[in-house]
Amino acid sequence: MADKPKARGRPSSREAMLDAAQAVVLEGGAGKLTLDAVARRAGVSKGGVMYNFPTKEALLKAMVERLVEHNRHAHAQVTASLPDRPGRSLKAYVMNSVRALDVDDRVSGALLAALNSDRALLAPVAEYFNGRFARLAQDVPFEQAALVYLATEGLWTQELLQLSPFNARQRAQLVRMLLRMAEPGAVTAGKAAAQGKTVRKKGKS
Amino acid sequence: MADKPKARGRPSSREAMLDAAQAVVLEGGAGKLTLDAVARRAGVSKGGVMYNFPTKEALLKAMVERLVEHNRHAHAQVTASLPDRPGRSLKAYVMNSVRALDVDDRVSGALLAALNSDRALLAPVAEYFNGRFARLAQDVPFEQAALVYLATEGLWTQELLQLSPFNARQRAQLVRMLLRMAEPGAVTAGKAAAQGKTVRKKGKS
DNA sequence: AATACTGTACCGCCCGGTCGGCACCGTCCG
DNA sequence: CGGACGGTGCCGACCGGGCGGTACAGTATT
Repeated sequence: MADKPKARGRPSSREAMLDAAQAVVLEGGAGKLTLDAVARRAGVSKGGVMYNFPTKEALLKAMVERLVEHNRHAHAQVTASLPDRPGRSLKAYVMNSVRALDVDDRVSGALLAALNSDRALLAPVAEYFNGRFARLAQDVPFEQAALVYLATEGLWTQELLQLSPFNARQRAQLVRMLLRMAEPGAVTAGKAAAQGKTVRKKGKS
Repeated sequence: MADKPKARGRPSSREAMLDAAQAVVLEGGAGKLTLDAVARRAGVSKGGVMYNFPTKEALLKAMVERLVEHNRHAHAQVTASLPDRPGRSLKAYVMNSVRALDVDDRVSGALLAALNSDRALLAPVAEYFNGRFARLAQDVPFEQAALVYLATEGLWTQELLQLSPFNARQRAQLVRMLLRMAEPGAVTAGKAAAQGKTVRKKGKS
């Protein structure tokens, strides 16, 4: 059920439709995510969409799965690009979260809306989130990991919903702070202690 | 326009309907927020709802306004109950956010979904958020305020969407941490340093 | 009897989902 | 070598239900 057993030569249609669905969500929010809209956007007919996704829920599910997979992949990628020290995964998480608030993220945010009314669909996402934090906290004290994790999540959410009270400069400053706080030793036994002087000119290590 | 010019003797009807609307959202998510559902829940007819709220958008708007107002009031209340030291407002914010994840909050979360597709409705909320942080950061260094603010917001969001990887014990621990970090002096010049010895720290698994 | 609402039948629209059809393509048989 | 055949991938008209919104008759309170 995850994929059609006979996706012989044509996985591209599905992908195109998922792209279209994302575009629709991006432009009009989750409320505008209509089978007709997706079809129109993908340049196919509604029947075509229904052929690939027997139900709208299937479409939603596929979208969520793809987003989670993308996210997982991106995080792995960023992690791999960092030196293997404690807090590496946590740092990668921060970097990945603020990477650009790109398309995937904005779609995720909008989708969360839809999913919120649909606990069943949300479950796999919750599972992913859960496992994610467990990995982040592997090589870092719990409170440090949690603090950075929560603050990052908060920042991400706020930016996403455009509720953020920060300007670009402040946001950059906060991201630097979070990255410092992901360093090993930045938090000890219930104390969070972000290393580094405040706004260093642009000195960056 | 905030209230009907002829809300002579009956503001209670409106309130009852708003309560009903909240209940509906709570039970079935924002997607189930239907005029008929609200009417049924409030024990009135659909016409009754339409009489008080000429359009569904008006209903949404009223809900949002009431929630914001409640939140504002609750925060003021908690603030007043704290000694007047720096960080008081910030601390109140943390306390208020984790107060109980009560009805208001859960409704807010669900509504955010609906609002996400409706940027116009979201604007006043954004404004409120904005002003809120400004006040929180008044008597506390920026990075400290922002850190506590974001982490709290992250925690709130995660709990709300039931995506939180934390159990009750961990959550309580984190709340204590956040409260300590809202204390004056807990963060200095780019360093966050939550005071206090953690009772346990039981190592990590 | 007027005011201030309530109850309900109804409308039009939109959306998810169905269904019969069709074009294309490889295969098999004469 | 070609034409009938089946099946895969897609089309698009259609349906039923649910929704927001309207119209209007009813009712209680003053």
